[in-house]
Amino acid sequence: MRWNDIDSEVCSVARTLSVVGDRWTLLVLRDCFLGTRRFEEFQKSIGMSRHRLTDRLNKLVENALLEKKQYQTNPPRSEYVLTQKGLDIYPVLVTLTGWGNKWMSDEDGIPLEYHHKGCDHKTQPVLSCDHCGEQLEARDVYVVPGPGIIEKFKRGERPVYIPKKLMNRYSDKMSVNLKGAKKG
Amino acid sequence: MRWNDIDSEVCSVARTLSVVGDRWTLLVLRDCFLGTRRFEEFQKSIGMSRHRLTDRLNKLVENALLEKKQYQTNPPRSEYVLTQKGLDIYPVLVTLTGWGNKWMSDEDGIPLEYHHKGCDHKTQPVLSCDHCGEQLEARDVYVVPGPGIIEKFKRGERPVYIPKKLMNRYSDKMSVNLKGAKKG
DNA sequence: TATAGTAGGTTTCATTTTGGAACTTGTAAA
DNA sequence: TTTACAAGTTCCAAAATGAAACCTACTATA
Repeated sequence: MRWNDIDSEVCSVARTLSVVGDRWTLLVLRDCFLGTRRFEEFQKSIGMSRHRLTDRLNKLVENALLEKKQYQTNPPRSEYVLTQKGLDIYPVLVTLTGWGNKWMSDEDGIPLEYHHKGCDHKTQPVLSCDHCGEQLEARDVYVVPGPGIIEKFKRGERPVYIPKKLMNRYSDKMSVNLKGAKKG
Repeated sequence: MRWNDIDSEVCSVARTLSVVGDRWTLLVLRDCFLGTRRFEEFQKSIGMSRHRLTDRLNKLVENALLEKKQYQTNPPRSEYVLTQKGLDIYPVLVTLTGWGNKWMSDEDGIPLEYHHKGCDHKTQPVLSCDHCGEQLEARDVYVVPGPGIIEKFKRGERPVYIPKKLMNRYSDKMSVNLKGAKKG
């Protein structure tokens, strides 16, 4: 498969990666959350080639995670600022940071600490259930087919990455005959 | 900068990306969390070239996110299973999924739904403060230098990606003179 | 007036990485 | 005897990348 085809996968991970799953893109976004807005700042901070940086910034603008705003006309100069769509990537960066803090820190300790404005306390952001508020780990959660998959199965499309085990377990609920033709 | 040098950045995002920030690696891990363990399964599910898959699985084993376990000796056949280090990547996949669900879904709806075993409810995992439990968004949090940066500043090392604004704000607390020589 | 610096790129080109397809090895099943 | 399966490896053309140089339009300095 070509990387460019990945956004048509029926998978929210794959689709997200089609936008941010690139070597440098997430570092650009990291910088955005630290307040960086200008080309030269990104370039010095990240150390990536200007060539690639141009390309990545353009793609982030195309994909509407950043907005390009002219702050001066002659010569024209622009800044890149996060949109809501871009701001919503924050949890991804936070969880990447959390893993890095735990598994990749050196003897000095963690590079940056988070502080929660609300309770005015140092915080380590964790995943929790939006229904009961309890903290979540991998083992606390299971996955069930959602409409994005069920509807496609009803039309006879079979997203290939979904393990058969998983689909078999839910074929009743879905009123879908997994063997071949569609039911009802 | 070369991608291979990125793990020596003083940044938990960069260091994490040095392990999982690759086009295909996170899709391999996605499959792991859905129960996939064998080479052929990964390859069919992801559709990446066998060549790359071999390489990515090896790197995940080298980096100890996966363990390679022989399940048969003749001919030798192995499975790849998540270690604790690998299991800890789960929040990253969950947040990637969350963003994709919100911003990249098609008309059918979201592909997969999460279910919380604890409260037996459909859940959308959210980030929350591990101190007060409140939900967190980008604006609710700010960042302060941690020991991993402070100690390096004291030794005269200056991680380049940290905006000067940020360091200036904390130079007092850190007893570090940002202009040149070290204090105290 | 000449020179250097700043900001935001673009161009060029050699090197690296990738995707695809074919091939390998050992075994079991039809 | 042929086919299939599983887990790779090999080869090669095509695509992506990194580094360095260049461009344009100002502004500041000597």
